[in-house]
Amino acid sequence: MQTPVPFAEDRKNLQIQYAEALNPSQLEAVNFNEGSLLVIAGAGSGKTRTLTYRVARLVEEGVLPGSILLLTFTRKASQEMLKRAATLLDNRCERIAGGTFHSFANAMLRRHASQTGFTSGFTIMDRSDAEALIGMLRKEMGIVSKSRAFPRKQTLANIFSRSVNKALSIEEVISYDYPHFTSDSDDIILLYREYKKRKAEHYLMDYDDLLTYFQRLLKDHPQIRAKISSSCRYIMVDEYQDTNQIQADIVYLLAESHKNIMVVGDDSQSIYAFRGANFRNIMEFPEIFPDTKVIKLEENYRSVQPILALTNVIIDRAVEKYSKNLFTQKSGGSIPLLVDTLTENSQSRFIVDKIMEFKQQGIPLNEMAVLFRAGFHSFDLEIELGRYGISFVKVGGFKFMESAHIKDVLAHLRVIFNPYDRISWYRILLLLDKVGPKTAQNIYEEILREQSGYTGIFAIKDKATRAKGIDRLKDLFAQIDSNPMSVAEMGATVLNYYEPILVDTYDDHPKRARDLEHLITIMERYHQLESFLADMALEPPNTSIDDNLSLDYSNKDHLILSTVHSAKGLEWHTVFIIWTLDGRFPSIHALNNEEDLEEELRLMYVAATRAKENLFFSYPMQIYDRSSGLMLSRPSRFIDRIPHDLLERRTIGI
DNA sequence: GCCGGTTACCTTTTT
DNA sequence: GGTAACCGGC
Repeated sequence: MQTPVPFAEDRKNLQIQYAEALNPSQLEAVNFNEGSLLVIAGAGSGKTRTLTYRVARLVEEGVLPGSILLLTFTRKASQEMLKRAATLLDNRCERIAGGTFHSFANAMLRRHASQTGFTSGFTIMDRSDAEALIGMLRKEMGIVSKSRAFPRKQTLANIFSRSVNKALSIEEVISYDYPHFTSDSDDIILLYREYKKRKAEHYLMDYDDLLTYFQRLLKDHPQIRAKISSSCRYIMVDEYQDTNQIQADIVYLLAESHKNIMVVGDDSQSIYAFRGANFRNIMEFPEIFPDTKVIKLEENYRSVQPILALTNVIIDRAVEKYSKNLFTQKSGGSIPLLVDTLTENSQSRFIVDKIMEFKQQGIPLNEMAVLFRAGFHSFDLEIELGRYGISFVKVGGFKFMESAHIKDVLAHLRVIFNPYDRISWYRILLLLDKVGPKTAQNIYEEILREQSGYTGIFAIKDKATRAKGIDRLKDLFAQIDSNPMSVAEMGATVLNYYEPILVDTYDDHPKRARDLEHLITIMERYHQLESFLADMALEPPNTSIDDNLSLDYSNKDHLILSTVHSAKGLEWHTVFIIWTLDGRFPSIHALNNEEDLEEELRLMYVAATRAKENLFFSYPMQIYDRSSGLMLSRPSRFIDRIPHDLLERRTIGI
């Protein structure tokens, strides 16, 4: 029997004035009590506000914070919402369970470890770890020599992940998306089996495993499912249009018993199909949960009228969409501008000029953003910004965590937690002089034979290798083994060991050394190695390597450079979208595929709807694309041939 | 047999 | 700037 929730009978006693802060649709969603609810929230329609107020209201009316689960796309998003809810009400709101599907799955899998077969804990592999393992196995299996055109490890990782996230067999993925590898199918399947086997043997999970093992845990263990389900009496899922089949299934398994489930999303902003997201999940939600109430949020509070008029035209070109009628009461604002520039560098200079101009008008740098389709599109601009001393933070693209020196240091910590982590051992050992794959393998096997965790390395005899560095490595682990240390102290010890290697390997070691110092300060926040390692894989700092990694960069006045994907959910006074050139945005890879093109269009829509007051598009007019041999010279088809009263055009001829 | 340096080629988006 | 194949030296 479930305890009835004490919803307030007399709403006058509530602390927060909901009706004054919300419009009627928002209020209806916020006041929704039990059952299933679908909120279709157009861009800028106050989606976050609605979720935040609903959280606060549930808590205010007596729902236990611990029984609310808020699943979001990034952990930052959920923290932000819970912080705002706490400001509205009180700090009870901070005790709400929140995070991404992956982090929630991670927490549950560790809590119920004995049922998962990963009794002694597991290490989470990020994408490049997964690729490293695949590459290792491919070499071991001797597949390389058979066929010259065998897919590279990156491609293999893509094929495997696609198969999991789209619930297709490897053969199906190959025939749909990689037909040119059909002749290698058998080897690829063999490799995939081996990959799965090795992950289990070495206590490793990739991102997809977190979801699939969690799904299996819920399916195969009804008691655990009931337990988890009853502790999440109120489930809210944000960005539901970007969930894939497994995630939708997890939601179903969690909510099926009580059906208190609210999902929020916008089919027009679905931009993760490449990793299996299916915006049909959101449309089919009312069929999965009958009696679902549907609420549409259609008033846009973000953009001025001319911007909204243009973005409505952009999304109107989508073939498959569900009608929404976005309107705004924000008047004024100027018509968005499309600028053709001659070269990439003149585009960069146009952006720099405009930014300086706006800055002089008093718009702070962090109210402006430059958005692009792919991480490398901003390289030239970054140089130009540096030249004019404009400070910026880049989000998306290459990550801090993916840089070699960071991964090197983490590998040393990972084997302490999980001595079966073969990828990390190899990484550590290959850093030593005179150690290659073969020697690394021998040493790794000897360590495991000892059955004594990472201290197995003490048993390595000198004759096993000509490497002198092995003694220093033993010494490092001896230090860690003999002294109880905090996470940060361990990090500092590893760093001390690693420094000579760093200096020897990289000519830009001073910069990398600063990154590592920053890593230590991050470690100071953790009491357990396990949670530090899990967070580094699940929620790595999202800024790129080159940036100043000061923790509070969001408080400082920096221009934001971001991929469109990483800009989701955010907004700025002034937005520049660069490289709106057909072949760049939409990407040249999408031009031959109807569905891919649709996603690119939605991506352009997401980018343009980030702007509050000013919106600019720009592209260089003549670019030779080496990979295709094509000359790109047309503006993006998504913003071409739009009447001048909606989109002005200008040419800059420098 | 194994390691490490050299060269040609590609490079979307992310948990 | 990263990957994979190739080659020379120990």
